[in-house]
This record gives sequence, C-alpha cells and structure tokens, in this order.
Amino acid sequence: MTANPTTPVRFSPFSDEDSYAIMSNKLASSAKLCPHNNQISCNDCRLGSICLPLAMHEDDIIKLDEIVQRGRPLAKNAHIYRKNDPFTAVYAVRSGSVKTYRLTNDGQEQVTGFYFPGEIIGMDGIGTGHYANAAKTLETAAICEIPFDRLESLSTEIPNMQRHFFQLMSQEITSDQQLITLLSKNSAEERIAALLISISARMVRRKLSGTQFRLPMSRTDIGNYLGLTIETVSRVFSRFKKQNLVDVDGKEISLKDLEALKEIADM
Amino acid sequence: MTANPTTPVRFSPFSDEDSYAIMSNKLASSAKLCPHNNQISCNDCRLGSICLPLAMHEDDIIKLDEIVQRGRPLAKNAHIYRKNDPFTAVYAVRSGSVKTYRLTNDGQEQVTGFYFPGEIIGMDGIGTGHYANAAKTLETAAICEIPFDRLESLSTEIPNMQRHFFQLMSQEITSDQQLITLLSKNSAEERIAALLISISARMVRRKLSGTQFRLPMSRTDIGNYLGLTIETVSRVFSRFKKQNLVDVDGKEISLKDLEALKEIADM
DNA sequence: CAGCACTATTGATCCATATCAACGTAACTC
DNA sequence: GAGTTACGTTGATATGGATCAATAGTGCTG
Repeated sequence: MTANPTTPVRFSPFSDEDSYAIMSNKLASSAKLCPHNNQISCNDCRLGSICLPLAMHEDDIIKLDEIVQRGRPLAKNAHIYRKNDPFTAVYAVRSGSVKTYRLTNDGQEQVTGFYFPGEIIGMDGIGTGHYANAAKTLETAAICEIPFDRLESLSTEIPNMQRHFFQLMSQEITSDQQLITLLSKNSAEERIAALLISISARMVRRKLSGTQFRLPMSRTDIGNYLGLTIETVSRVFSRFKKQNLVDVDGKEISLKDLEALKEIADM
Repeated sequence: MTANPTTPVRFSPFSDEDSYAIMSNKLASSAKLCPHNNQISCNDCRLGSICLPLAMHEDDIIKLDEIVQRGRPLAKNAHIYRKNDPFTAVYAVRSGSVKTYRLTNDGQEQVTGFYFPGEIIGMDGIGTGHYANAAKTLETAAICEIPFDRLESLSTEIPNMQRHFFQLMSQEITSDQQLITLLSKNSAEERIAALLISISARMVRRKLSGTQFRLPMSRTDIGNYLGLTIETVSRVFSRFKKQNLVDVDGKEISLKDLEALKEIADM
C-alpha cells in the first residue's frame, strides 16, 4: 500500500497507459550485490522475510538468486502481464504497488487484489498455462520476475521451496475466500473498514506506519474491489471522517481510531 | 452435484449432525482391486480423468495408490474436517457431494464451495497448517484421503505430481475469483444462472446429464454461497420456472433452456 | 401415519446502496 | 499557468434484494 516513502511516486517518465513496461536491470540502491550477477541478493533484500518466510539455507538462497530476474522498474499503469498471456513466471513486488483484475465477458474490470512490496502475484496462471488475471502497477514500481519452469525444478531439489510455494498459493486461496465472505455478508462500511485494516496490517509488516499512509489506488479501484460504487466509497470515507475514525485528504489517509475500525470490520 | 445415480442417497444410517464421520474402508463396488491394499486403484477409478488429469506413468500411479486412503463412506452432514483442525491431508470426493464453508468472526457460516466427485478439497490448509474452512457432506458420500506429507515427498519424486497440485490450487484460486466477480457485479438472477450452468458443466464432465439433475444442497446453502437470502433464491427459481427456463421440483431440477441460462449468466 | 421440525414458497414492506446529476478539485498538456 | 480531462464529493431519487410475516410442503421420528 501507499507510496513507498523512499521513492517519489509522482514521477511517471514513460507514456505508460496500456503498454507493457519498459524494464531495466539497474537499481539505484547501494545494497550488497550478489557475486554471480551483480544484483541485490534475495538474502539482502529487506523484504526477504515477507517474500520468503521460510528459513532457507544460504546455498538454497543462492540457487534462488540465480533464477530471479530483479528490479524491473515500471511506470505507473504499466502491465506486468495481461489476461491470457502465456504463463511463464510469478512476480514479487519489490517497491510500489500493483492491482490484479479479471475481465468479465462483457469487458468490465473486476479488481481481485492489491499487492504491496514482498507480495507475490501471478499464481493464478499455473492451472491453465495462461494468466487468468491481468496485473498493472498502481504507481511506479519495481518487480522481481521468477521464471516458473526454473522455480518448478528448483522446487523438486529444495523441498522447502516447494512447500513455500504451496503455502503462498494456499494463502492466496484463503485471502480470496475472505473477500468472498466480505462481499457476501458485509455492508459498505464494514467492507471499507476491513480494507483499511488489511492495508494497515501490511504496512506494519513492512515496518512502516500502520496509521498514516497513502492509498495508491483510486476510489474507483477500491469500489470495484469491494463491489461498491465510487459514490458509496466516497460517502463512507466522509462518514468515517465525520465520526473521527479517519482523516482523509485525497489518497493520504490517517487511521485515527484503529480499534473502532477493527470493531466495524469485525476482525 | 446431485445424487450419484448409482448410489442411493436417501440412506442415512448414522446419527450424523455435527459429528465426525464414521469411516470404513469397505466399498460395495466390484471394480478391480489394487494388489497391494485390496482397494480400487486410482488407475481404475472412473473419476481418474477428473481427479488426475495428468498423463501419469503406471508406476507413478502405483506410488500414489500407496498413499491414498480410499473410500471413507460418510453419512449426510458429516464433517470431513473442521476449521482449525490441523492440516494433514487433502481429500478427493469419490461419490456424493460436499460443501466447504468458513465461519465469520460472529459465528455465521459462509459457504465457499460445492464439490462433486473427482474434485479435491482441503488445499486451503497448506498455508497455515490448519484448515481455514470446514468441509461437510451434503449427502452420503465417499471420500479419498491423501495425506499431505506423503504427497509432498511424492511430489519431489514425481515432477508431474508437483505440477498437478500446483494446477489444482491455481484452479481453486481462479474459481474463487470467479465467485468474487459474481458477487461483486451480478444480480440475483445472474448468480443463480451461473451456478446452474457451472453445476451442469460439472455433471457433463462426469458423463451425466447436464440438463436433469438433483441439487444436493439446500436453498439456504445456495443463498449463502451466492450472497442472497433464501427468499430471493426461491423467487428466482419461481421466475425461471415461469419463463420456462427450468423445471424445479424441490431439489430436482431440469434445465429447459440452457442457452438462455448461459445468456443470463453471461458465460 | 400422526406429529413435529425443518425447508421452501409467496406476499407486503423497507432500506442500503445504486443511479442520476451537479459541482468541485487535482493533475497533466501544451 | 490556462485549458482540459480525469477523479472525487455531495445531494436527490430509484430500486433490487433484505426483512418480516404467513402459509405450505417435505421428510424424519416414534
């Protein structure tokens, strides 16, 4: 969620809308580089603990490093993959944020998720060999590409790696099911409170403020994700503001009463 | 979906509500038995092509046979696993049908899926080591248990097996996302048409009639799954009946205009 | 097979959110 | 920095499905 505080977000150098992202392997960071490819090692990436929650052996991480394509810096609104693109890789968000969405048969968009640094996207493509969703950056973002065929063979070598991917996919299933429940049972206020709480928790996991952040997605995207119209989203934000639960100024948001929001979200 | 036509469904021998299922390894079937354990081999199971869509080598199937616990015949409303039970296995539905459901924090049920013969349940437990859902039979059912630790080690031996499980999980993700879209964007009529079409397609896959079947779940379960009240479900069925799209008599249903239903479901 | 409990249907009313509309505000373009 | 376009807010009204209520089936139990 939110603008990565270390990177300016307003910067949007490419004509980006509806185009695939321009990539570059150069990173501005000064972190230690992996000897074999002069890139930041997964070992040194400060997101490692989110992206790779497993205790992995040093030499297993080196093997992983060998297959990860790092640091594609993408402009805002750049596609990482599109629906029906052949499935070749899963992707880790390194900085910035991403939305995934499905297209309905009549061409409407359904946002299926928002993804922040350390989170993995693209696993929906494994089943059919083609991505079922599209993924698009919500702001300037850097993405690590993990080619799936090599990941698969690595998984047979390193049982921990296989287990880790089973876990990631299973987490995706349970988070989708949480959204199903939210859409099926909860009011507009409950849905929005739940989204705010979820984003807040993910900020905390990244050692950022859980109460002050920038929402990288538009009201339209929020409404779309939560099955609400943009007007309803706007009204709920206004109501929360009036009740002193939050402070909203455009995309900047401050959660002023986390407990009350958790109460509303029923979490 | 529906009563498996080869098995009487009305039979409900156990006091079953809210209890774990009584199991037995005896099967009434006369199919060929696997030499090592006197059970029907996965190879001979007529559901094989659904449950195991991969071309597997003969000896790989034998390895799989060795770990699968077959044929637990369960009474109606028996739990296969409950939310928070330690995750030990995934399960294949062999006959009958199953619903999975989550419990919301305030104790309400949210049905997350209906499962028919050849379909796999329980994969949501991998991530945390505990099932995130509960699974309960909708009618008398037989279930194959596949212990996950042994499946995992088998997957490192047999790359096809690993891939197959990645695929199964990814299919679960995309079907959950389809439900998200349905709940977020579609009207009551569209949701119900979509469910009927989905069940119909799964009947056809099992070489049964796609237009005449028995809905094994209650109206309450349908409504819960689709985010609707039981009254709305009932009214939509009545409307469809009046428009001659379906014939409904309790749980028996006949789809009289599949094309029109597909049109409504937008599929 | 009578009785009871659960499940489904149908009708009347209500309400949360969609829809329609107008206006305000931010941000990108030249 | 004026003009344009997209994005966001707020108000008025409409509506699909929820809720409340009454009745009718269906099937398990003794």
